[in-house]
Amino acid sequence: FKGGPHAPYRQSERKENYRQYAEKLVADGHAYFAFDTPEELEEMRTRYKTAENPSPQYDHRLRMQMRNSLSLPESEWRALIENGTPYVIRIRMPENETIRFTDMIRGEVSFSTSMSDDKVLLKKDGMPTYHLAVVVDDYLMKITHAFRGEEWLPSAPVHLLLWRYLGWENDMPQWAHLPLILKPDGNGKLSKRDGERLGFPVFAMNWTDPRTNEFTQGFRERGFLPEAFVNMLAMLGWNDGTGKEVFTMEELIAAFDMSRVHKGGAKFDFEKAKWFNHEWIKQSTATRLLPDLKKIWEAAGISVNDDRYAERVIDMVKERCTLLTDFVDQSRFFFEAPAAPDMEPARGKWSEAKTAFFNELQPALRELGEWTSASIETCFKELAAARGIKVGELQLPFRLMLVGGKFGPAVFDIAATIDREDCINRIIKGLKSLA
RNA sequence: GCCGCGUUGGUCAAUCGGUUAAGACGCAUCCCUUUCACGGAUGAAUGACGGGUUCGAUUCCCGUACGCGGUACCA
Repeated sequence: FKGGPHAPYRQSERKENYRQYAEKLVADGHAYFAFDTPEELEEMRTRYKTAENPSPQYDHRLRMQMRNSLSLPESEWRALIENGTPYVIRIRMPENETIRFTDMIRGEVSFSTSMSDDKVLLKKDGMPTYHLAVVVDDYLMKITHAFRGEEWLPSAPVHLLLWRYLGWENDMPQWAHLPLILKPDGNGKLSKRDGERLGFPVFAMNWTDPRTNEFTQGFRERGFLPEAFVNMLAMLGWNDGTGKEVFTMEELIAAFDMSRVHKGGAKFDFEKAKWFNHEWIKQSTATRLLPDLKKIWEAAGISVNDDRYAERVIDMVKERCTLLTDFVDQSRFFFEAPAAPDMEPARGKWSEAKTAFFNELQPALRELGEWTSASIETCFKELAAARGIKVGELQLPFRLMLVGGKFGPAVFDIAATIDREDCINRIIKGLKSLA
């Protein structure tokens, strides 16, 4: 991050900001210093743990039994600070107040402060927790709308109180707690692990965890178009009510309406995600696709030196590609002859007459006037008729020679696209492999 | 346990009190195509449960069940 109207943005560079506000809260009686060690906290949690209350909190019920600037005499806790005893700053949650606020998605939401614990605001190392940081940052950066995941809803009252205690209530952003994306199977919110387990990406782009060096493949590298990814995400938890599903970013911006955002989480469906990508590939122009595909082809060892030719190829095969990476297998034969054409599927019904046909086809093609799909087809069919062989029985072998497999666009289109000499050479090669 | 938020086919979902309960993904069958796809047609499959309110509830209210989230010096 560089520059910007409210820089710096990196939390570590804003460290001193936070302490100042945390201390102001202490001075105003809304927060306090707490000296409890991790061991002491652990001890408290095990001591007060019961069947009815499996997770006791550091709250108004317990804070006076802990070591903090509320429970200790002033001289004592001041001495502790002088000594350099590590401490945190915790918010002092009111005992029994109801916090109400309006969420753009959920409407009126209310919580009782008696349920919330005295959250740590400033950590021992002087860094803020998320609770302090969001409020201070959002205020300083003049944030108008706070959009975040539903998992933050329970801590919203802490944030509301902070806005109030810091005297910024009039500048508070509007809140929106978005529904979560859930695992396709089982329970819980979608995590990176689920992607690894089920074989799909969860991040937009490749990501290597700097701590563990663990690599995770992104949607982009998996072969997703950014347009499709955004489109897919937008439809997970929102729709415009008309049944339309494929949206451009511009259409999304025009159609989006908070009132139609769902409250419940949605399970992620990789099949549907791929469908979106397929739709986008089909509706994208070859020019749009070309730069991305050149990289993919290059990585697969396919050299592309004619952009116009590559664009023709893209238009011919794009409807059968779900992921950008599918273009490798679907178009390789346009750039290089199949290494060793597998003629097996044609071998069963092969005959001398067919060999003769393909031998005769070569000079016929060579003498053909214009090299187009229609002219090749006419030539091919006339020759087949003259030889008394059904065209259908010759098309599969022809495809196998040109493509190397039972897939791809119409055979005569392929023949017309690749070079005339190349086409004839592939016939020769195919015949050899049948011999 | 407690607090909060949810609950329409396998999945994503429309409906804002009256419908044969849309549509999409996936699945199945068929057509097109003597390849693979695209495309077209058809089909199977849905309102968690129990009470209210109402002439009438998928829709409004209350319970129950279930799911999710939170309950950290993580975000």
